[in-house]
Amino acid sequence: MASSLKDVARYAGVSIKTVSNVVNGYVHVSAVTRAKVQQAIAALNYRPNTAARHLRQGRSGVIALALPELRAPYFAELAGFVVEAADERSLKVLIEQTDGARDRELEITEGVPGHLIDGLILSPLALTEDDLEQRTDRLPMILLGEQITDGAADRVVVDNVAAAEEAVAHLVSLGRRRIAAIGAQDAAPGATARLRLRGYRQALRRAGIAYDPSLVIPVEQFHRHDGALAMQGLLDLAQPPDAVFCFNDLLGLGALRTLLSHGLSVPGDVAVVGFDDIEESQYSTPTLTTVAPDKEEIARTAIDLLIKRFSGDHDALPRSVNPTYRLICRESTLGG
Amino acid sequence: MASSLKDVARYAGVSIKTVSNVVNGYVHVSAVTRAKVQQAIAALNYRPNTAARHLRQGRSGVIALALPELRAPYFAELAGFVVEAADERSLKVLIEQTDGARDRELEITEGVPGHLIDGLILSPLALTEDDLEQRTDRLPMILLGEQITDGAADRVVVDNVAAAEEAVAHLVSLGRRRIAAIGAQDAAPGATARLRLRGYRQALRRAGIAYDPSLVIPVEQFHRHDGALAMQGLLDLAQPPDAVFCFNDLLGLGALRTLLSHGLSVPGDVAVVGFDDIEESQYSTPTLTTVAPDKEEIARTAIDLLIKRFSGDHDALPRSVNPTYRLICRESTLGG
DNA sequence: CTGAAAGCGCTAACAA
DNA sequence: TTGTTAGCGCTTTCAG
Repeated sequence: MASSLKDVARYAGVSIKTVSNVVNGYVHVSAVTRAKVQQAIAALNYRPNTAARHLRQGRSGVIALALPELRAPYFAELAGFVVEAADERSLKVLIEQTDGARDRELEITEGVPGHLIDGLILSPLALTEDDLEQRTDRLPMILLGEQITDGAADRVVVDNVAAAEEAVAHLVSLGRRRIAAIGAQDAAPGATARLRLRGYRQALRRAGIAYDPSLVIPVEQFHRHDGALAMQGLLDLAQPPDAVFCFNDLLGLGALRTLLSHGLSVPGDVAVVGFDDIEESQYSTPTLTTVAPDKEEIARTAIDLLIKRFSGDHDALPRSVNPTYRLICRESTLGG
Repeated sequence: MASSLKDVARYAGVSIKTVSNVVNGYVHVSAVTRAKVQQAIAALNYRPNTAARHLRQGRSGVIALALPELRAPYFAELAGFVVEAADERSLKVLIEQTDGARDRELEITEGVPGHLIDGLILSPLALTEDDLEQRTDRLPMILLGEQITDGAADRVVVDNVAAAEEAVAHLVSLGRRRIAAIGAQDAAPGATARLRLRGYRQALRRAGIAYDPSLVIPVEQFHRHDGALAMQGLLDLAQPPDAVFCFNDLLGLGALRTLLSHGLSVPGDVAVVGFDDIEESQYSTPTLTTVAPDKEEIARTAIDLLIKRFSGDHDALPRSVNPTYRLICRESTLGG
């Protein structure tokens, strides 16, 4: 059995309160007493019981991070940063995977973990704005990545329209005119896809290039496989594109694979741009030009917003933060 | 303020115990009472308080998974499976990153989270067998990946020697004779590297190929960068190798990049084998031959062993389980 | 500066 | 089948 405050108190010959004071770094404790208590703590290998503390103060020091899937590199990298940022604030992170399924996401926003956690960082895929407004749970929540409107909760999300536009403008500046887009999704989910598509169209319009719907390829998921498949479809076109903007790096990497296996040159025949800047994109052949959101900033911002929520301004208006991003130009557009 | 058992009891006009019985699915409750209680629960949006339950029963339903870093794809994929397996057993998973630093690992084995978790799954990099024997904490722990000997705790680990030998034997069977190894590590950590090296040497011996130390390249970390660098070194040799066995896929992918950027053909000039079977290896150009441990089995086994530990046989002898693995041959050795 | 005692929400003996 | 009660380990008034 683990030792409790009481045990330490008895061992040190002081009261429970005194031990508690020492443990919690309360200042008004005489040096002698403090030393005595600390020695007792060491002797008994005492460790404060989180459960009791949690029960008493209503704070667990644990937050949840809910994301589609850890095996997607973008989310894995982001999760790594979130855990790191949380650690700096003495918070522990519990991971939930939603698979982007709406019912899983709903369940989680409804506070499943039952008072286990102090707050939630959610990266939703399928949740609608309505779902969020229905929400009864008072658990502080930060949304990563956007729905169309904002309103129901704090959000941290890059400006997808602007970022996508910048990526496509880069292709235009390279002289490309027949620019495809891989990653469209029109189902209720896929807000991200819709915004990146909007950025794509905006860039074309600015460049005076006509919008050609046959160059916009929808996908099931944002995985390599879907990217490879979509690229295949584009190559089968009577007039294949000379550039592709992929809505994430995984799609881009899949597209790359299809292009190379057809003996085409990248960027010679087709230039490719991705989105996310996962580590792999620095090492692919060719390396992948991509929009790089500052993941560390996203993680830190999310944690800080969350902490603010459960330390006081529970009722402040929802905030929305746009983390910085930059276009990183690599071989898949510039050549090597 | 969230509602408690007491609130529900009052609302339903029954005692606390009855509500508790309903909540916990106790059978001997009359249908009428049950209905009444359930309605009250719904009306008050009651959710059992995890902290109180935890305090009372000494079980939190939360386990920790401690691994070097989430951004390494192998660990991300593994973590995904662990979270999934835990979910099936109604356990939540809290993630800790160690960066492979010994003091972080030690800290974690010493039960930092303070009674917060029911058990620990640790993938150590730097911890020594001695460290583990010193361990005072009684928290159930499962080790992922091995140290040299076994003894201090349950382990789930592929047979690295046999797997490495099989990988190298595959290269030999392809007619390669000058086979390099990337990933050696001689510091106290790096048990995995040592075992894979042993398998490599065993395969050479069996094939009657002399061991050439200049073909064994040490690395700092198991990252793409280190693999690329190591491969560079090998190409600078008077007699470069005609095959490379990389101790993980990331090293292999890095090596691939160096080879291709030098205009060499894989596997024409140099064949490459990795270890881990991360998703990326199915999509690289060329795709990567690799040893594929069954990650799902590893995760499930770890969870099950852990559950056994904290449900009864706390004191059974340490078990060691070897999950299955298989060599997946792809373009980097067979060509495509 | 230190002690005594109440109570967070729940479960598990025990009683009825 | 249902109710009563003690107590898990801690923090937090309130006294001293």
